[in-house]
Amino acid sequence: MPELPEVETYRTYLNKTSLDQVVKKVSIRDDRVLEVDPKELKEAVEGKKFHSTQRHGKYVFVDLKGEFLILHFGMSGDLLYFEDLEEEPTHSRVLFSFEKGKYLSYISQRMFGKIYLTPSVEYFLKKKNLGPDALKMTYEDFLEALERRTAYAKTTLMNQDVIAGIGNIYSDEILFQSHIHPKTHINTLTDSQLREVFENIKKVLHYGIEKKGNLGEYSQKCLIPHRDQEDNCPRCGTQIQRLSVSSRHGFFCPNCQKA
DNA sequence: AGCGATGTTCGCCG
DNA sequence: TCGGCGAACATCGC
Repeated sequence: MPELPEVETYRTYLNKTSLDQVVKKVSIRDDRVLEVDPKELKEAVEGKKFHSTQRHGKYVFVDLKGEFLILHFGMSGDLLYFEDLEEEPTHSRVLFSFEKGKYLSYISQRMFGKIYLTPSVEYFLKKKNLGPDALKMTYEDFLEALERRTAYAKTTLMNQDVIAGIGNIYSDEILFQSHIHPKTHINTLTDSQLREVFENIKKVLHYGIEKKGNLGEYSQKCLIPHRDQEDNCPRCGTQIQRLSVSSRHGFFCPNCQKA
């Protein structure tokens, strides 16, 4: 279930469970999730350790000293650390077996997730043409990223080339908190609106990380628990509306978020 | 039983 | 050439 807060939660989980242990074996259960040759992946990881991790947008980079293993989770990815092979989850696609006898599964139900290998993080970010990380960017980075952009605000926030890390659900929340209609063109926002969007990106994502991406635990004051046409705006009680933006749907309050 | 899903990519269009 | 849009991708649960 991964946008930036979920991916950051997975990264923390990997850090807590899997660092500094020798990977004895990499078992590829389904090579469709690989964007790297299976043999190359095994050679790169077997006998090595996960030394540290970093995240950019929705990608996790695992430092193998010399190269980086990259985990991306698509729409249905997850990680599970476990002790007994019988506990291996249903949609485990790649299994890392540690020397200690424990395991880490890379799970991908719908196969939209991908595993890569790269010599350098910078090289990979450039190749993917990713914008600045939503949490690490400064206000100047943000303004620079928006230059020459004219698409809808929601589309722009979700565009990983512009800013990396925001997806469908969090873009709705950010625009709700900023009182901006999802179909407002990004280049028509005032300076104070831009400032507000920037602040809300940080607030909403930090809050998401605090909740470990657990959408069920979000405050009722957020739009997220009300992303439903049958529901009402937590601020003004107006019925929430659904709309389609760049072939995916979003929710907004027609009263609080005027066009 | 069909639709839709928290993502990315690619081809088409202006 | 660049930016934007929307379909396509693979699978499963509601």
